[in-house]
Amino acid sequence: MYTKKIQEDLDCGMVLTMKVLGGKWKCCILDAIHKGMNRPSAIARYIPEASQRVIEMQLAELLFFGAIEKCPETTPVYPKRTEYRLTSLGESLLPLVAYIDEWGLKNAGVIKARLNELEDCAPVSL
Amino acid sequence: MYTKKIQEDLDCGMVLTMKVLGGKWKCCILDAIHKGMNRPSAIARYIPEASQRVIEMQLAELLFFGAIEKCPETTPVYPKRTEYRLTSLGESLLPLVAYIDEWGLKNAGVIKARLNELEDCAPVSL
DNA sequence: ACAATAACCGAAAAAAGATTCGGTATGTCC
DNA sequence: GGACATACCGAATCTTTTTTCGGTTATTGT
Repeated sequence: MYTKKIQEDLDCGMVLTMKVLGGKWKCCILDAIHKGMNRPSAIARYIPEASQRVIEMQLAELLFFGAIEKCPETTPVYPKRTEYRLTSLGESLLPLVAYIDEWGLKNAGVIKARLNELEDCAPVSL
Repeated sequence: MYTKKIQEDLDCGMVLTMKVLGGKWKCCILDAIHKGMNRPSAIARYIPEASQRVIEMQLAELLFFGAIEKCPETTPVYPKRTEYRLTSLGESLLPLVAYIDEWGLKNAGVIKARLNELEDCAPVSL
């Protein structure tokens, strides 16, 4: 197993939430499952920027924390395999995920403007 | 400047939000400032687990994205120096930060239980 | 002048996280 | 059987983030 070298404060709610939701694609994966992409291959197609491996790993973590569960598939189509579904814990994360998405979209203008500054101007310490 | 090697989807709200809020201590820093810890040294004392350097760097990033601003200090006490304050953009993040904290605290039991499993049992791939 | 505190910054190193690649196993369709 | 899709996993490698450490500059109290 992999044990962290640096200890964290497990009494801080933010640290705990990030244990479950932290990771490059976890929000997107939860969003994908919520939108009906229940199988790993479907999720991978839905998020093509993410490597397949990281999707597998983050699914495993979400499963581990109980945000999703593995189900015998309901739609027995070709090639029938794994299906993931949100648990109640996972569903309780949806408003948070939605909020994170909304905030980003609402403020996309400002954020992108700043990011563009980084692109064209001289080296800045950031 | 540091330029990312791996490109990201800047049309995804979650990616954008995480540009501003991503980072080990950004939520805590916003929370600290909101609670009245306006100066770097005060924030550092408030979050002793974080290294001073990372607080400086993440303050610089929050400043860069316009979530906080540097102000001439209002309370001219010893040793008078920098003061940070939330901008309206920063304040608009507070509900999100609060929600992240709340979710973690509400589900602390389950999350910690899972984390403990990792501690005492045999190697698990996570 | 001197010790102490504050605010920063650069750079190396460590740690954490993600990607790439190659592999196994299973099942379906032709 | 052969081609193809799915679901995984291990390990090396690479990227990104954080830590550590050693500095600079400035201000205050003694």
